[in-house]
Amino acid sequence: MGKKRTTKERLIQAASQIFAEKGYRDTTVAEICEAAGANIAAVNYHFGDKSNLYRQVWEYLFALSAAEYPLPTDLIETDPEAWLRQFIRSRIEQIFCTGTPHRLPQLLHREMGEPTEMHESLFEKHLLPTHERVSQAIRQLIGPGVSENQLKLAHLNFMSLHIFLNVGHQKNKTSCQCRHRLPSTENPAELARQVEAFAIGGLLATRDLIHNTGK
Amino acid sequence: MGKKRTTKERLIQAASQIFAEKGYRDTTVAEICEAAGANIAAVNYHFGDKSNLYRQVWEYLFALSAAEYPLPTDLIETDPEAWLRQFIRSRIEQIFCTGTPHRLPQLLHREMGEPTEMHESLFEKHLLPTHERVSQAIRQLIGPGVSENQLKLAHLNFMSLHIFLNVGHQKNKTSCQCRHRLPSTENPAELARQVEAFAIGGLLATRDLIHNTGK
DNA sequence: GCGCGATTCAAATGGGCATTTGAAATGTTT
DNA sequence: AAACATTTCAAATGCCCATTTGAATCGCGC
Repeated sequence: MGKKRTTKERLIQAASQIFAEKGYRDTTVAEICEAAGANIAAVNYHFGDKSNLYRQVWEYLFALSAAEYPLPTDLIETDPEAWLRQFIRSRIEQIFCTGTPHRLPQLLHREMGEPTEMHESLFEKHLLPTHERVSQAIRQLIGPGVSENQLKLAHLNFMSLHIFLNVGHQKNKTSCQCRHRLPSTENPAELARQVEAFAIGGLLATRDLIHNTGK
Repeated sequence: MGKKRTTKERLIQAASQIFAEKGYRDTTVAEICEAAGANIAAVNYHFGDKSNLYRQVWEYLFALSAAEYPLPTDLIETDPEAWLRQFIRSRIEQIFCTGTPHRLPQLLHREMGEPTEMHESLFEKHLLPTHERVSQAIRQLIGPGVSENQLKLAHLNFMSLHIFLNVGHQKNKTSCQCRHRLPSTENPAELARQVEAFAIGGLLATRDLIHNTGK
């Protein structure tokens, strides 16, 4: 029999949904408590304050998502292109999935827009390892002879594709009729293929530019 | 001799700086008034309310920027690649310029993160025309035979590159040590060349994918 | 220099929201 | 079942900020 969820658990789960949907600042403590069926004082009792609850939500969503969408297994060394392709596919899959894990990209989307005070520490703790490995794969693909700055820029360009896809997708969901919306999301796999092509094509063109210029 | 600026002008100018630096929600009316050397009630007297001042700031920055960074002249039809390259270069130049016009990308960056209520109408009024022309150029380059959805996605991918570059650049300036920062901005022109290469390379790879798949 | 509309000013007003408080309810130990 | 700790509760409290107000001041035609 399912042990019924404690107030603390209900708070985290309600909060993860609402924070992801509306961002840190737009969600009120009252709202979370109501969604969790708890009293207004519950957040402060169980978590001290709102920002601490937010941190716990990150923990919760990251654990969830690391389990469902682990990084590609290591063919970084042997075939960086394949690794990067798989990385993108996995990200896009998560963005468009319907279960709880899709809340993580949602939350990241919010956090990107209006970084909270905890931003840096959260980033360092949860995102840095992935960041390093993507960097490594890109260097494998377009190096050697690429400078640190060129690598950083290529990395930024590469990441911007799926991050922005996420932005567009979130905009779709909030029904806001604004720029950078996505087309109706027919088939995520097909969409992923196109983004993959753009990303790899871009990286290879970058490599060519660097090598020809260098000569 | 310079006629001295009216309170209204001082408000708009102070506001354009502060809104661009901190975003709509994080800037207080009091702050703007102080920077403009005006009384706390000045904003409401001259503009009715904060949101209206914000709208005027958009007008102001768009007019400024349209004068300094007009869209490339029309070789869209004849050479879309060259047009797109020039478009990117011009954007990047504006992002890294030091005069007042760089506040526009800054403001757009903020607006993207936390859209205000006016977002859609502002977008429609100021950004839509450019949007249409970029779309047209991309279609020239990778069409024909590209579906509406494929075009939208390619457009999104294309735009994401310099928009995200802007994000990274803004992060640099706010001294926040977080992800997606740019390397120290040595030479914007060189940087622009690399982004150009990535963008065009990505679009061409997209074209190839679509054509081969279609066959 | 008088009168009057336009502007500026300092001091309220009021709403939204996180957090506190102290009392009530519930659970646990012996 | 008495004593104690944990958890819930409704009602404050206090802060921040946009906006209002009504009185003072300015600018200018006459």
